[in-house]
Amino acid sequence: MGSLGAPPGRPSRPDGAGALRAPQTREAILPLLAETFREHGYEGASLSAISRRTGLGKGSLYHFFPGGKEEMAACVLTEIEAWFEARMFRPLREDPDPAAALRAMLAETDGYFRSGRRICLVGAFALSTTRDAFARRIDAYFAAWRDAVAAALARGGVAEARALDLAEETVTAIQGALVTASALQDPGLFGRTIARLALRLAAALGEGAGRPIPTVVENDLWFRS
Amino acid sequence: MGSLGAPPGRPSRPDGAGALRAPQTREAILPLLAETFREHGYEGASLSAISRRTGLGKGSLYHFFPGGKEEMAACVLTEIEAWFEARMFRPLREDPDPAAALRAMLAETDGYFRSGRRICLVGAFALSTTRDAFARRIDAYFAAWRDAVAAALARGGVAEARALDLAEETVTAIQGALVTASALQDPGLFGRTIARLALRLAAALGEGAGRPIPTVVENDLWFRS
DNA sequence: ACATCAGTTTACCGATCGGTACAGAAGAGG
DNA sequence: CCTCTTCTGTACCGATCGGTAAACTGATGT
Repeated sequence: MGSLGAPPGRPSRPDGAGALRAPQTREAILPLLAETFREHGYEGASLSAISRRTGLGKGSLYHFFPGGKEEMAACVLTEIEAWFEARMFRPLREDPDPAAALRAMLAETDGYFRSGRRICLVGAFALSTTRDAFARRIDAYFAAWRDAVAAALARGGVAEARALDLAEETVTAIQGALVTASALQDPGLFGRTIARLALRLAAALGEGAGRPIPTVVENDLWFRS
Repeated sequence: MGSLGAPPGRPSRPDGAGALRAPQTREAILPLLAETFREHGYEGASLSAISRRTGLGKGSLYHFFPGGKEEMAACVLTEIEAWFEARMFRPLREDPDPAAALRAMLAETDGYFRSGRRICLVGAFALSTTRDAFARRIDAYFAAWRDAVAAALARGGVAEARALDLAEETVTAIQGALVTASALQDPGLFGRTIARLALRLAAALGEGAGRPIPTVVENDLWFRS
């Protein structure tokens, strides 16, 4: 039973449902941190709020994240970047079927942001003073997203310039939908935006490949299939 | 002059050129407040930051805004609402030339947000916990914007449902552009988004009225004319 | 049994938060 | 001149901020 190679921290107790709250590992804490930052923003997420959410005292928090709040936020960003890279950006760049990758991207987006009930942490950071602290990573996140979409479109036969333009519009629309969905508390808005994008992406791909442009009706849920 | 110890009251009485910073009225302070909230968010805009920006001590601030920070933010929101109502929403609803009103709206938007270098305070509030405190006003702001655009489109001959959909897309795209422009620090992004919207709105109006849909090139700056 | 060390608890730090109290200065009117 | 109102500087409040220090707990390998 190694404290050597094994995962750092506590493998904890494998026995019955014993560990309801006690043993936490850095990785297990991250989602709770992310949710706290999402709800309160970086500056608004006080250590006491984080402590409450994670069930960990300050001492424990600083044990896992010696760098304090900034390291917590940085780790959360790293996790988010990894998630998007693995689940969306890489498929967009590499999936042999670009159209399918774009559909999957929209579906993943809808799921990740809980149809607009959840917020984009990176986007929220971009609008606040927190931006300065994480400028490069915020920039990279959006650029990677846009470029991945553009790459998929290009591989799908869309002209380079048109692909980049449409990719920019796609990422922009998603972010806008997150803002307006939160503002209006409209549960349908995000889905409508995704549907619009699905239609538009399909149309671009259709044009590029000489296929007919599908109608609105039959493509309303194009991105889900 | 000055008394013993420390100059109580107002040390800054340079001379006749008058009070360069002294005479403030509520109305004159509002833009400075707005800018402070824009930069730091509601929670991040500390009284000391506000004091620095406005040149007013706490005493003065609480003299003008007995309700404290919340009243300051509320007044800023009122001013913003009034600005948008007068400059954008009303023309959209009433201008005899809906197409011109839509063009003007896009141009005003580009100007107000400084081509994306400025942030939408209401949108930023919507993404933060501040939302709860101003939920109704945030909701009303976006709903009014969307409905005004829809009204203009409808008066321009666009079918009701299509008008509402396009209006929603328009407001969403603008908000998204503000997020991504801030994130990417891309000075061209906001303008491209506005241009895309101009093209799309013109196309919708053109279809509705049976006019030909203008091409991209000749409409790139359609909204400015 | 013992030392070790990951993890936790608790108390505490200086700084700053939003907000209050109030005395004093400036300006207007008599 | 005096007074009244309007505005402003300052000291201060309790609460909370992010962060630190160190004693403690408890399972582990030897």
